[in-house]
Amino acid sequence: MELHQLRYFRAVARFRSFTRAAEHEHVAQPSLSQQIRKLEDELGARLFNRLGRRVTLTAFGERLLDHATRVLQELEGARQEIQEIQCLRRGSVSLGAIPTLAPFLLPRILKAFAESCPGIAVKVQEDLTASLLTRLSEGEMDLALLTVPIRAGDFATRPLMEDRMLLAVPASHAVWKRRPRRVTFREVANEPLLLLKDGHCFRDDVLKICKRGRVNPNVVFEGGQFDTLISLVASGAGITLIPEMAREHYRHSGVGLLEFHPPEPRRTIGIVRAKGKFVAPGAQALIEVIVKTFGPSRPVAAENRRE
Amino acid sequence: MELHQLRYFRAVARFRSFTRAAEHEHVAQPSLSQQIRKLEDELGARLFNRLGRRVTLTAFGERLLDHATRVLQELEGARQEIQEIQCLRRGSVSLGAIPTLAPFLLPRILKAFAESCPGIAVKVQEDLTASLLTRLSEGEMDLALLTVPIRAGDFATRPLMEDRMLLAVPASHAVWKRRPRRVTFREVANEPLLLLKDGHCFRDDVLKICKRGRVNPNVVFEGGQFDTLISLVASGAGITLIPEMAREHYRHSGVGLLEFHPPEPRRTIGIVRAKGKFVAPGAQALIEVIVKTFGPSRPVAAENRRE
DNA sequence: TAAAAATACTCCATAGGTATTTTAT
DNA sequence: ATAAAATACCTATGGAGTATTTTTA
Repeated sequence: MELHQLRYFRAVARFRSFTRAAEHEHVAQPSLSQQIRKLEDELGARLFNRLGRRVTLTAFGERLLDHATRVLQELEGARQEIQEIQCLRRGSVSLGAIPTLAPFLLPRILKAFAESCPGIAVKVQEDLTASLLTRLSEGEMDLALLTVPIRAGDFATRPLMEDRMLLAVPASHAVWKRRPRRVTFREVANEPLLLLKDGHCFRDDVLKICKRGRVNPNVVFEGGQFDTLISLVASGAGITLIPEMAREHYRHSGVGLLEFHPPEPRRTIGIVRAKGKFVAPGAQALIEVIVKTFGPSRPVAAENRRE
Repeated sequence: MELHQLRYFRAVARFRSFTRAAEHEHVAQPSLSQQIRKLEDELGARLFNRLGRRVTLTAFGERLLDHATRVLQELEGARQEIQEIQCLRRGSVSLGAIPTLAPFLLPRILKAFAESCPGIAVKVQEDLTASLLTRLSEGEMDLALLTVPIRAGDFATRPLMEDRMLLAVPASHAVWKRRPRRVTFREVANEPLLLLKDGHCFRDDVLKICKRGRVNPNVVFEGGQFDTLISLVASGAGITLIPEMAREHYRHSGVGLLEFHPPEPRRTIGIVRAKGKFVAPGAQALIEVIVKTFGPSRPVAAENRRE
């Protein structure tokens, strides 16, 4: 029982004629006859009554027609859905993002993507870099927004934007009251520092700066999210660093946010995917939307100011 | 998209391994890999993430798996039903019968067949010989119970039993009161005769007897069913002939039923089917049940007496 | 290095084609 | 006489096989 046999069978049943069925199926009539015969032989029963000029279904044929119709319809449904996925009318993409950028970038990305590809569902997973990389290479995830470059593994990276670090201090802090609000890293290097927990790459970035400046940081708190750090800073517990993309987010949180002079190293945000793997159409579309939204030509800082 | 490709695809999805899938499908691993690749090429997307030792479905693959599963299940359902039909556990037969035997034979046939093949539905159609023969040759009907032989057309006939004619007279009639109840055809040949309408072969049989006896029948009524004729006979309107198989049926109807001496020609009842056409398993089974019930070795008269 | 998938190639079964015959109206 | 299906025969596509290489855990 092969698909073409079922197609031919359905056509003969529809047209009640081998000749017309053959035309419809774009095969020669003897080829079609042969396949019907073969099907009948395999099933061990006649499917059609050959009445010279007329052809009718046997009772047996009618039973098979039921099933054949459903098989072919289901197949048609599959083709349809595939078509829709290819045309970006349907589908799904899974996108990962690290916690230190997710709250600041995802809303705009999801909004823009929902507008350009309303039929494609985005499954977002917020997690630490290591976990996201594992999922990428295991094919469980299509794309991830991470701090690049990635040290190990086979990943394709598309840099998106530079993201400077801002100093967050209590509103009562001296550097916040002074004019102009200029501060160097060394100036605050020994103050009580609030840090993200181990595993956050942003934490590593901060520690790297300390190391480069030969500073032994005075870590008084380790937390899982900026919200906590900012609250503690506001209450005067110490200082912390946050990404510039979070500036708007914490503008009215009661802490002072300052750029360093000279500017400290930035992190680079990029779209990461498993190298060598097929990029699904939906994932490709999402990449394009993200690049268009945060592309290198329009740095995020500028974006944020405009809003 | 071919069925074997869908089968292979499903197997790989199940086992998460090309090698084990190939074993399960009884093909060489490269052949299976090739077919998966071909399917992916046709669909324009990867179905699996090849992670060296591990294989996982892509989102795309998961969408296809849904459809593939249903296609294959539907196909399995078709195979199952076909199997059941071949094994006489399911199916249908259509059986035709002329009105002059249907009421007397069908009840026992249907009862016996329902016992031996409870899963097979019998569709009975009562009609005149000509109409039944048309349906047989057009494949709309599998079998018919008719008076044989059939004059024209390509039909296979299986004689079942001889069926004599009985004379039906009013209970007040002289031949019914006399002892012994012996009557010759000539003796009643000129009495008012009640006949079935044109088209009933039983009518033709009766007229044939008249012709052979060089009798010009005195037809005073033509009706569509024996019931009417018998009622009229009972009321003294005339005489009629009925088949012996109807004797029990009309035993208590108030008419006298006599055999002729010497016996007049009998009709022969047979199972008729379109010659050259495939005999469905259900039809074959029905033939066997009918033959066993009314076979030549056990004439119907004897059967009736036993009941 | 061992296990799994991909690649390279060979072969043959068969779907499909053309030409023709048979059959039924 | 004609239209339709069956039959006969041929061709070539592609499914399946074996041998081998590549890859990764």
